Amino acid sequence: MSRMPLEERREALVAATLAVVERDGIGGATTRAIVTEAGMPLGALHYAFASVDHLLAAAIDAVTDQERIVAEAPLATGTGADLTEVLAAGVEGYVSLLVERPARELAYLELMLHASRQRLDDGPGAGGYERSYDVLAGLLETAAATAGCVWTAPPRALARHAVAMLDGITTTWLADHDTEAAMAGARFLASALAAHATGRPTEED
Amino acid sequence: MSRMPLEERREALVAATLAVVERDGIGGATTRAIVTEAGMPLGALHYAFASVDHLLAAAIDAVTDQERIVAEAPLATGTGADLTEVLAAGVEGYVSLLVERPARELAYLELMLHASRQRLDDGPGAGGYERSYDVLAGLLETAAATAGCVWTAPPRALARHAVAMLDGITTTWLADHDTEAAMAGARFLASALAAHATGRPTEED
DNA sequence: CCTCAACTTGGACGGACGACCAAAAACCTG
DNA sequence: CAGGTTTTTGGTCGTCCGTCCAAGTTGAGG
Repeated sequence: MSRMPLEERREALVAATLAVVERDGIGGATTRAIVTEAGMPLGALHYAFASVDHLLAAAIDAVTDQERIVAEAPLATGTGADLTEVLAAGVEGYVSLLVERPARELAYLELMLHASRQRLDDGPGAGGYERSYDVLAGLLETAAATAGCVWTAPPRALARHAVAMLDGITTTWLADHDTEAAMAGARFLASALAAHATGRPTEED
Repeated sequence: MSRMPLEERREALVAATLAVVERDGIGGATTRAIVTEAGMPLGALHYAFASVDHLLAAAIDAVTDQERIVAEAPLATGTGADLTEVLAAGVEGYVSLLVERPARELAYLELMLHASRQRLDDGPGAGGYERSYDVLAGLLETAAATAGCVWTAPPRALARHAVAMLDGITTTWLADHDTEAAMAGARFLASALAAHATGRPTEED
């Protein structure tokens, strides 16, 4: 293998690990499978990481650091945009992503649970979903602005609830592949969130 | 080992499997760990099941068949029971269960994801959460009756959303161990559900 | 008591695993 | 080019895995 900075090699191994977990599940994430995926010789893994567990941990960090919930470009700011519809469109966008590439979401959940098990008896553990909460809180603010509404509850708290429901929509869809029901769940979440915002401010004038 | 009917032996192995997964995760569910947990010799497993995968599948079926969401005894039917509070109490009861025995919920999720991965490319697969939906739908009916309300959406659909949110509350709590936030999620779910019922019928007279 | 089928048991086999390491190669400094 | 350090490589070790199987044990029917 060509010479390569250590950090870059680590990132390549992390990327290969994510690909392997997406394809074969966390049980298939073995040293040999990972280095094969990365096109590296066997010894490369233990030169960059102390053990596979360390690599797994780095892969989990990479997932949590990255912005899981990719925002669909906010809907065109139609003049009379309804908050519930704006939110529903966003969540339904996530469901479309899930249906299109379920193995990716499945891999994320497997990694999350793997990390959760190690933390079972320890302290709370380094913030797991924190980044998702931040991203989603930002989206909520944007959505409210688009619809001309104001949140009556802390967006950050609402974001946590939204992340939870998104996770649940994912696990249930993975179990039964019922896309229509998942979309209904998206609308349920949207209206539940909208209940914590003022209606159109114009109604209050 | 004492003589034992085949079916009873299968059930004992399934129970041992669930115990092992709860303690060591799905990765620790090996033939030897399972038979040791069950107090059986090594060969017993392959006499009762064709392979460990078949045993795993049986364990998953056992989980889905059993009523995951144990209903807290419905709140005393106070005269002026508020639907949101009745629901919140129930969901908070589940959160208490989760906090008290997180490894159990973690094991269930691991098994569910394991089954989901095998079904990724197949058809929808045998109903996974169906039983949970049924149980929860029944609880919703009971809660509405207690509070003297009527659902304005199909309880079965609401049950699915509730199961999803419960799953999400579980995964997020497992990630950050934030019990207070999980309780807030419980109340969020309760009020979101209550929004799909008529207020107290007395108000509509 | 004998027979036979059902059941039980633990050893054995081939394979895959994580980890380690000695040698080879590449690179940098003088 | 020579010497020394870092990086790369693939072979090897001990362990554990799932599965198989050939014996051993049990208990009911004749």
